Amino acid sequence: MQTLFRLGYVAMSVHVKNCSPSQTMTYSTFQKIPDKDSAMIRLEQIAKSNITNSLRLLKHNRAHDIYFFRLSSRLIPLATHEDLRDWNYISGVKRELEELGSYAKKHEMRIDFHPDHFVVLNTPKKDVFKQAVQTLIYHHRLLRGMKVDPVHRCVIHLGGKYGSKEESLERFVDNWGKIPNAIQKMIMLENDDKTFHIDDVLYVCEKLNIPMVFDIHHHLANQRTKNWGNQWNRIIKTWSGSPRPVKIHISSPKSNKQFRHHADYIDIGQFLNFIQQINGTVKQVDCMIEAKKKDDALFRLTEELRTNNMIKWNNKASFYLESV
DNA sequence: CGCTGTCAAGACGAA
DNA sequence: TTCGTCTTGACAGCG
Repeated sequence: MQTLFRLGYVAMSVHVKNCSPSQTMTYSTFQKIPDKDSAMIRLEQIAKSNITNSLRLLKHNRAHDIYFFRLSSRLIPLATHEDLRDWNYISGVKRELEELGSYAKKHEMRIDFHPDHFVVLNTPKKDVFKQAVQTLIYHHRLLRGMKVDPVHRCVIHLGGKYGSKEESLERFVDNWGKIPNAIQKMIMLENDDKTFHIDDVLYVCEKLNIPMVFDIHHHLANQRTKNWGNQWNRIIKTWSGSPRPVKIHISSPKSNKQFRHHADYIDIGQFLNFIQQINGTVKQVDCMIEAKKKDDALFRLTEELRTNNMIKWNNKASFYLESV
């Protein structure tokens, strides 16, 4: 079996200027605006700009054969703020969302989300859990607004340790039962760099039938000495019931001292070593490049890969790896 | 215009 | 129990 490797990147471009998809308004600024109607209009303007800028980014991606992209989770500022609970934050940006979604569908692009680490489903605090669910519902509404199938489009982590890792793992399982089925179907789980390593995430993913996103950098930060090769077959099995291809996260450590931080670019040696190990195990692997230099890191990686004669290009940003 | 401080969020360890 | 730190990109305000 030949494996198609497809490259993608995160949320924003360093090449396309004046194209932020994450412009925002803080709550303290919002409160300082005396006229609430004009404050709401301003919020909607920012949201429209963020969404149309995301569409511009998809067009930029298409020009470079990039069909895999993580949208910013900050498209609509203050959407999940509890003092704005009554605000129908979707209705004002319906047209923009539909346009974004239809462009992605038309060009068969994989788009997804990865909310900040504040979405913690295994928290023992009721209000934190409630807020996490609200944020997930927000992502679900965005996807429905785009008229994109929400299944397996939102990556989150297992959450905090709270003293006992075992209990916190089980609390995730318990809390999972408390969230709506439609939200469950949207979620994928990723190993983190401090607490929950591959085995923990696999345990939960297999138990609850959730696809697992493997993050090689997190694995090295968390379990530097342990080989992940044995678990890879289990990881790809978690995707067997998914309409989407296997997805992984790739980033390189900034330095030994700041190991957990993302470097500007991707280390080509590490990348090649990684894809060689998984080549031939599955039909397609989508590789999310998580580097400070965003799309420029993707471009540099493809430039470096071009000098390698084992790479057979499918297009400018996807390829096969010839086995030796 | 560019720099510094602040904003959001939740976890977590120190005091 | 409270506070500072971590993390991130962007805003706000200062000189």
